[in-house]
Amino acid sequence: MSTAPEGYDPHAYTPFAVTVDLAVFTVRAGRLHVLLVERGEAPYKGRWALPGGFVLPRESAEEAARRELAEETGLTQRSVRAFHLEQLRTYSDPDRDPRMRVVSVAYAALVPDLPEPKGGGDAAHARWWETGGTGPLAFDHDRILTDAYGRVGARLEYTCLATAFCPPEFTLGELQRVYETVWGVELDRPNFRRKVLATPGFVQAVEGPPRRTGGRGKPAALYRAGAATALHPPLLRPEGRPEGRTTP
Amino acid sequence: MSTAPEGYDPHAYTPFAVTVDLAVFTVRAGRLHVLLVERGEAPYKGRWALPGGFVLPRESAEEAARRELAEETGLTQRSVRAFHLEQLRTYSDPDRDPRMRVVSVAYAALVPDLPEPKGGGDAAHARWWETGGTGPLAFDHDRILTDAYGRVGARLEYTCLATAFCPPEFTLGELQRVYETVWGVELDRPNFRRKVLATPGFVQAVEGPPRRTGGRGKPAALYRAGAATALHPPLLRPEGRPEGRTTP
DNA sequence: TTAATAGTGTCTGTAAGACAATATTAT
DNA sequence: ATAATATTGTCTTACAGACACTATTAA
Repeated sequence: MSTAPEGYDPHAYTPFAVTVDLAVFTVRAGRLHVLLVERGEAPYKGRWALPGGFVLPRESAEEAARRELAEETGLTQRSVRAFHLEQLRTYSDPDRDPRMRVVSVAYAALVPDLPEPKGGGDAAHARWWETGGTGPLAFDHDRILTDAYGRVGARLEYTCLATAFCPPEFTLGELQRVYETVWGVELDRPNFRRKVLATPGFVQAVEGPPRRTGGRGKPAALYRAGAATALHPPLLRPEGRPEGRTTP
Repeated sequence: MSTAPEGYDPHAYTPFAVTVDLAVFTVRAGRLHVLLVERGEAPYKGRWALPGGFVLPRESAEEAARRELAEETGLTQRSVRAFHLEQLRTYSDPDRDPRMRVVSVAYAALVPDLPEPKGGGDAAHARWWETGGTGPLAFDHDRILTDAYGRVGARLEYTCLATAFCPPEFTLGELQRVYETVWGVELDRPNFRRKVLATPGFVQAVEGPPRRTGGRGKPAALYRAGAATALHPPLLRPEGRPEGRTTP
């Protein structure tokens, strides 16, 4: 064959375009939402797609993803830095873009409830869509979105990532609603509370007696995300659907 | 900036080389081994590296990885098809290759104990190395190998992947040794047995009374990998938990 | 016999599931 | 008062960890 086994012959490679695609998730009004942009050009003109763009000559895919995240949400690079961004996998089917050979590194981002992306240039045609209500997306983005959704659900089981959907200070009820929304199940509140509080470093009680109401009920104590990143033992989602919906 | 938000301008992209790198693991003689190739050219001449190569114009990264796996192990594409191959993540640091911009999609492969890669061209400088005994590798391959090792260990907890290290028919003792080798711990045999057999679809008893000896001891019953792919509930590796005797 | 590996059974502690009961707010 | 949410506590079950004990082979 033409490939050298132990090295790369700089003269024997095929040039590819490399892009990043982002599945930006948020929980809003008890529903999982994803950020999509409307395509203004062929192919797939008028279809919705995951935000993304080319990796620039001197940046890594991670840096490109972070830059795109700031552009599409309309926020500054600085404020976007706190958001959880995680590489999903790379999509490289030769025909995934009809125009040229494009390899795309997909990322999932978990953000708290943000205002509708408004303002200037790039984010002009961006909006939040409820997952499940998205029509067929451009390119292979349905597949990417499905993979991303599955990954987020699985990550909630073994990590403390659910707090990434919450504002800096949150109640245990809000945290529980993250799980219920992403997994599409109902959880027992006392048991959820016990589990979260028994996991060292998952959440951290906010000092003083500040409390906040979620409507009309007893005000809830506030917590911050703790230092822990993994969940031992995991918080497994109830049996029945190991994968949740396969098509979001 | 210069990237279009909803599409890819075919004239505005930077060309990259795209490669695959493989972390091929096997369990041999109670030790975890990884397949490495010795570099014959600069840069990193004489250093060992993960096997890999360019993605060809009309193949996906997955196909390239499968092709490279066959080339490096010296086996046919056909026999390599049964091996577990899993995309890890993509490495895209702008300076990871001093010669040019190379984005590499890393894969982990789990294979049963294979003969030393011998024969012809590409695999001439390939051999199995015990993990931990590898010197500094070429490029960012130490990082990739570390990530791959971590991923494999984690996957054993939540999936039935351990059987991928075993021959088609195996004993529970062999399966247990896979866990002990990868995790670097000792497991209690009765408890391991109970867990594996209680998980539907993990292993499947081989019919008839065929048995095989692992040395001198009671011959063990043989099993095949079952149809299950996930492990519910997971088989968590022992924590670094404090000593605790239950009976004095 | 002893050594080594395979397999069975049992006790116990941990954590999750179910759910009753109480507390504090808005309407 | 009633509805709604927060919080505490209790009972039960599933399952993992520890470990004693038996079974079957080679040397």
